[in-house]
Amino acid sequence: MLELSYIRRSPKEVVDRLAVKNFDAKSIVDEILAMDEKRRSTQTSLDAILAQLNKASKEIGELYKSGKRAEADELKANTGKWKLDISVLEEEMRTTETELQSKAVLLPNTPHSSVPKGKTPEDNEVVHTEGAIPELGENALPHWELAKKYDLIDFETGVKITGAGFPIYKGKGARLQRALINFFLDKAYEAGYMEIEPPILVNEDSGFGTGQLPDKEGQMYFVTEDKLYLIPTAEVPITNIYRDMVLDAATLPVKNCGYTPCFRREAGSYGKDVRGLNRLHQFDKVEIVQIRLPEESYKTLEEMRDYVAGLLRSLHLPFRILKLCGGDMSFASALTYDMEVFSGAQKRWLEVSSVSNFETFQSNRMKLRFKKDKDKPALAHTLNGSALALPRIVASMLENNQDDKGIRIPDVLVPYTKFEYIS
RNA sequence: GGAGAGGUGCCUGAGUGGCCGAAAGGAGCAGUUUGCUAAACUGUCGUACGCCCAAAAGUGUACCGGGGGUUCGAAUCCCCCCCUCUCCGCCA
Repeated sequence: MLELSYIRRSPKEVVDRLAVKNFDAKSIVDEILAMDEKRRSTQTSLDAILAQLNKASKEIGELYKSGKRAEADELKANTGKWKLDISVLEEEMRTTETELQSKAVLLPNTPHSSVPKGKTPEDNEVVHTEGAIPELGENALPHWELAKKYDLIDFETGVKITGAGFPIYKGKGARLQRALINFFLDKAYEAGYMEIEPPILVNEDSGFGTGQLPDKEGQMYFVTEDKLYLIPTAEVPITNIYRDMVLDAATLPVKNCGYTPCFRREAGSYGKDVRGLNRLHQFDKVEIVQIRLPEESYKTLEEMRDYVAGLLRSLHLPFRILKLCGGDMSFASALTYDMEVFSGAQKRWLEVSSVSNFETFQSNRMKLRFKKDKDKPALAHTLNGSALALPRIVASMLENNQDDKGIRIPDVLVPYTKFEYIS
C-alpha cells in the first residue's frame, strides 16, 4: 500500500509513475485525496466535541464530589446532544476511513524510475546473459521424458493421490530435490542469511501484509475450517514475522532465508506452460528476504540479484537476467529482476527466480518500521527473491546435462546427492 | 475437544468507575560523581491521527488483546470474539 502522505504530497507523480505499470490511477487518486480531506475535517470536528465532553465530564465529577448536584445535572443535560453528534461523526469517520482504505489498497506500488515502459513480457529488458546455450542432439528429450526414463518423477501417480501439478519425486529424483534444497540453504547461510523454518499455513493478516490479499485471493489454497491460507511462497511467513514491529535500526539489516514447499492454484493455466515441471501446484523453493534502511535498499537489490546469479553460475546453467517492464511487474514491487534459465530440450527460457524491492509497500501494510536513535519510527524497506525455485532448475538441469546414457550432476551438488550421474 | 486462570507501556508488574497515558521496579538514553570495571544519584524514556507551525515547541483526540454496550465519565462494569497458560482427553 502506498503511503498516504506520499499520495497527498505528490499526487501527480503517483499517477505518472503508475502509468508505467499501465495503471490509470487518476480517478482513484482523486477519490483518495477527497476522502482524505473529508477524513481530516471530520476528525477536527469530532475531536472538538470529544474535548468538550471530556471537559464537562471532569467538571461533573468535581461538582458531584463537592455536593453540587443541581449544577452537575444541569451540565449533564447538554451531553445528550453532544453524544448524538459524536455518534454521527464517528460513523462518518468510520465509513470514510474504510472507503479510504479500500481505495488505497487498489493502487499498485509505484515503479522505480528505471523501470522500462511496456505491456508484455516481450518488453522486459535483458540486462545480462551468461553461459552457453547447450547444443543438444536430435534425440534430446524434454525433462518429463527424462524423468520417466530414469524413474525420477512420477506425474501420473501424483494425479492419482492428489491431482495434476502434484508430482512425486522418487529415488534419485527425490534425493536431487533434497540436495538442491540443502545446497541453496548452505549458500544462503554463507552469504549471511539466517535460516528460518516457518509455518506453511498463514492467516489473513499475513496474506494482507505481503500483498497477496486481497489482490490474489484466488491464487492461494484456503483452508476454510480454520481460515488459513497455504503459502504461495516463504516470503509471506518470513516477512510477516516482522509485522507490527518497530525494529531498532541497529538490528538492521535483517537477512533471512528459508525453505518451504509453495502452493499455487494456478487457475487458468494450460498447454506447454504446465507440461512436466514447468508449472506446478506444489513446488519447493528457498527464499531470501531482507529488511533494510530505505537508503540502502537498491544497493541491496543489486546484491541479491548478483547472489542469485552466482547460484545459477555455480550450477553451470545458462541464464539471463531481465529487468521487468512496468506491465509485467507484480502489484507490490517497485523494481523486479527475473532470472531465467535456458531449458535445452524445450528450447525456451524458464523463470526460476524473481528478486524484488518493495520499498515501503509491504511495510506500510504490515506496519513494519525501524527507529533510529531519537527519530520517529519510519517504514523499513522489504526485499525478497527466490534462491531458488526448484522445479525449473531441475527441468533445465535434466535437459541440458543429458547424454545418451544418462544425466550428469553438477559438481557442486555431488557432495549433496552423493552420486554424480543418473542413468 | 472439556474445565479453570489470564491478556496493562521495551520487560516485570500495580491499578475494580472520575485524581490513570496509566504506580513501582528493571532495561535503554542523557548527565553528575568515582582511578578502571562496577555502583550510586538526577533527569529522560509510547504510538497514531488532527490542529498550529518553515521547523521545533505547543495543543486536541484515540489507544491498557479485538469489537460492541452501559455511563456525564470505563484499563476498571456488561456482551461477543481472538489469543496465551495450567489440568484432563486425544495424538506425531
